[in-house]
Amino acid sequence: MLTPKQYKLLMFINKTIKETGCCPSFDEMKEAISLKSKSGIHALIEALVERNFLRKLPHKARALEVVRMPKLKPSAIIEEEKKKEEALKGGMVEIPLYGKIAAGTPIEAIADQSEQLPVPYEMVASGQYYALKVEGDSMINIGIMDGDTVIIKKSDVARNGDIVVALVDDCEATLKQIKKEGGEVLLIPKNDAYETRRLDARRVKVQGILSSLIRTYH
Amino acid sequence: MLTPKQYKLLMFINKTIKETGCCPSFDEMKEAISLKSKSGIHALIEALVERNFLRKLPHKARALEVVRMPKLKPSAIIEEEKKKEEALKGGMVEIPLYGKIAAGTPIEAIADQSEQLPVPYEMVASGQYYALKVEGDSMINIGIMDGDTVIIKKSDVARNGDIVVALVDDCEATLKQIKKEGGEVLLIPKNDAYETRRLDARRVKVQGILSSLIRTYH
DNA sequence: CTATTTTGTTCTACTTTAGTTCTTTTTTTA
DNA sequence: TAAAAAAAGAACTAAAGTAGAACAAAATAG
Repeated sequence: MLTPKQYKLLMFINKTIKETGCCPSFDEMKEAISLKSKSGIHALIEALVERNFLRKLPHKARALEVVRMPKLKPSAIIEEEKKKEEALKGGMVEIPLYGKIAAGTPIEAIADQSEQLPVPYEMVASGQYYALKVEGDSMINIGIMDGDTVIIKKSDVARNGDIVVALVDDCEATLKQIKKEGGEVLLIPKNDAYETRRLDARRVKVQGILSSLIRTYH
Repeated sequence: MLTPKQYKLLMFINKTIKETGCCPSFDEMKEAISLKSKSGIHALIEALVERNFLRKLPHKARALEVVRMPKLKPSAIIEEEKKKEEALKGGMVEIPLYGKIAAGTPIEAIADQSEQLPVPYEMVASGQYYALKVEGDSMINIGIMDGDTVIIKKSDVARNGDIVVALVDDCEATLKQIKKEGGEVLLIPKNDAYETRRLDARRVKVQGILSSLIRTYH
């Protein structure tokens, strides 16, 4: 297995030869892999020659040839690439869009049709998330409108006052504010036209907590 | 592999033979790669023969043969990498976050402190966009709450009924529904506690139309 | 076939660029 | 915190590039 530096150098040499037709000089290589001295390049090349990744014409300048490329990346390189990917995404992640909430269907039943919805990373800092389309107006007093997309953090517990996706009797999923009172659970709509439901705690399962909301006009 | 000069010369020889059918002379070569003496050409050709890119019939004039060419992966690599980057972004774009709306300050005045806000590509399909933090409750009836982030499409015109960022007297920017009535403009809040403002059209400039909304809980 | 031109080879001298080999310093790792 | 590995730095050697000239071998014209 190659060291990260060896791997990086080999990739650079290969790329340069393929792209320009010329072999890079030691100075160009040292720039490419962020070294300040050529002697390090010398050592790396000796190692690559010894391991039969490179061949060189002795006593010639710019006379390297790539014999073969490694099939495995050093794990340090993989880590680094992952970080780069993160940076490239600009803090965006994709979460599954499950379907509609406040209809009579449990969420799991529609989970398979999942589209992906890209959202800013800050919205989903940690934990598992999914998205739902809101149907109905039972929460308009706190600005959750029919047609909005809500992003839900998966969780089976909630604190009093949280807005949660609640599954009632394993068949009906709704978005409501939750409050526990003894062995009972209150599901509180945020619209004066609707009434709070008071249910036995065993009938209600929390499926997630409201994390953020996205709305598109027209 | 090759030095830059060797590569240049090899390319020239190959091109000349392909185009004219006969091998260039040393003097032609020295012109082609900007040398003033043939001796350099001689050395370069010796090197190319040694590296098995050229063959020459000894004691013959214009008797070079190209054995092989370094195979370049042209900018195809670069294209590919660009595409990968696009794919990685997963359809996300960044738009500037200008500041707060519904305070007394024109948007331009705070435009320089722009953070970037990543948003799903679908939200900002075409046109120029910026984001604003909503301050105040004048639009809560249509679900725009204090603290929400609204994404605004830049535009200086709006249709009746659009929710717009309106700049009044060049000093006060607000988010309101707009309606035109003759030479006057109505700025309609969506909260019964606020009153519609009726202003001379010349005092109001549209700075953008509400495109989408993002809200984060806790 | 010979004279002339074109072309290629060789040499010297010099400058620049490149590669090697050390020693010293810094960083890692156990 | 001591040993080992990696990196930096300097000094040195070698190769590449540049130029000019002298010369020898092909090609070609007459």
